[in-house]
Amino acid sequence: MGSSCDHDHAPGGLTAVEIGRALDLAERRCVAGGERMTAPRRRVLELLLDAGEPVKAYDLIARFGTDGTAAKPPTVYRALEFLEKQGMAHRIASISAYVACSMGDRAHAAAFLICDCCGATEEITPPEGKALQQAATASGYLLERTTIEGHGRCPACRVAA
Amino acid sequence: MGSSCDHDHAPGGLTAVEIGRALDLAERRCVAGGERMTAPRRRVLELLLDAGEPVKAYDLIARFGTDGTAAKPPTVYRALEFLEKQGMAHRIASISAYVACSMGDRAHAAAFLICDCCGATEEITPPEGKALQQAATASGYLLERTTIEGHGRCPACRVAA
DNA sequence: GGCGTTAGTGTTATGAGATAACATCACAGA
DNA sequence: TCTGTGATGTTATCTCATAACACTAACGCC
Repeated sequence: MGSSCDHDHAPGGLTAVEIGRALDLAERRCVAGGERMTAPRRRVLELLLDAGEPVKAYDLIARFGTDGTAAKPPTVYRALEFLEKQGMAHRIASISAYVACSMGDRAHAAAFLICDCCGATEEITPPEGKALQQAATASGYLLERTTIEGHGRCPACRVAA
Repeated sequence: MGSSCDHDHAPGGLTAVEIGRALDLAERRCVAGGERMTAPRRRVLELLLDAGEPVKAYDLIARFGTDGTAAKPPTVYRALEFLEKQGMAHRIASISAYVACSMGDRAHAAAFLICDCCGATEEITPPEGKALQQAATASGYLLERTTIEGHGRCPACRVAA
C-alpha cells in the first residue's frame, strides 16, 4: 500500500538485518510448534516484513519472485493463511490487505489503527478484549475471533495535511 | 447469506408490514435531510430488510428485479454507498456483506456480532467507542471510523451444534 | 532401506467483489 | 425555459480469492 495524499512520509520497513532476525525467529517458532517454515511461507513473510505496512495480496504475488517474476495466487494465499494461523501475519479486513505481526507472541487477537492518508498501520492489543466480549456475552454469543480496525490519520498525517 | 451448518434456524426477516413501515420511515428521513430516496435505493433497502441478515452484494444484484432479472453491479453498489452514508445500512468487512441498520438513528458507528454458523448478526453499539478511541489517542491517531466485528456462535447455534 | 501417509506445492481455471468511465435522464432553482 | 447538479443506465474492466487436481517432499513405521 502506499500514500494516497500529497505530502511526504517516512519509509516503513525494517533493515535487512532486522528482517533476517525476524525470519530466523519465525522459523524457530515454527519448528518449536511442529510446523514447517517452507520457502514460499518464508518469502511471503519476508515481503511483509520488508514492506512494514499493509500489502495487498496481489502486490505480494507480483513481488514474489526474486527475479521479478510473479507467483500464482494460491501460492501466496496459502502462505498468508499459514502465517495468519501462526499469528505471524494478520489480514486487515477493511482494506483487504495483509501485514506482518509486530507482536512477539503466538496466535493472538489483534487490532489495528490505520492511517487512511499514508497507509501506515499500528497493531495494538485489542482494547475491547473485554468490552466486546461483554457485549457478546450479554447477547448470548460465544465469541471466537474479532475484527477491530480504527481508521483515521496517523500523527504525521494529522500535522502534514 | 445462509446457513453453513446442518441444523435448523429461524427465518430472519421482517414482515411485509414492518418492511413497508421501515421504508416509509427511511423515506421521511431522507426528505428531512434533503436527500432523495430513489427507486433503486428503496429497492436495495427493501431487499436488505427482507433478508434480515447480511446479504452479499451479488445476491442483491441477482434479486434486484421484481421480475427475476438482475441489476447491473454499479446500480446496487451506488445504492449501498448511499444507504451506508445515511446510516441505513452497514457493510460488514470481515464477510464482505451488507445489512440493514437495526438502530433508529442517523449515520452512526456500528459494531456487529456475527454467527459463523447460521449467518445471523446482531448490531450492537460499539462497545469500544471509548476503548478504541483511547488507544488511538494514546498512539496519536485521529480516529474517523471504526470496524468492530465479533465472530462466533449465536445463542441458537451454541445449543444446536 | 522401503513403504505408506500426510502436508505442502505447482498449475489451470474460474468464481466473487468492486469500480472506472461515459452517456443519458430527472429534477429544482434562476 | 434554461441550466446545473445529482442520479441512473451501460459497458468494460479491475481486484480479490478459491476450487480442483496432479505432483512432490518430509516423516514415521516396520
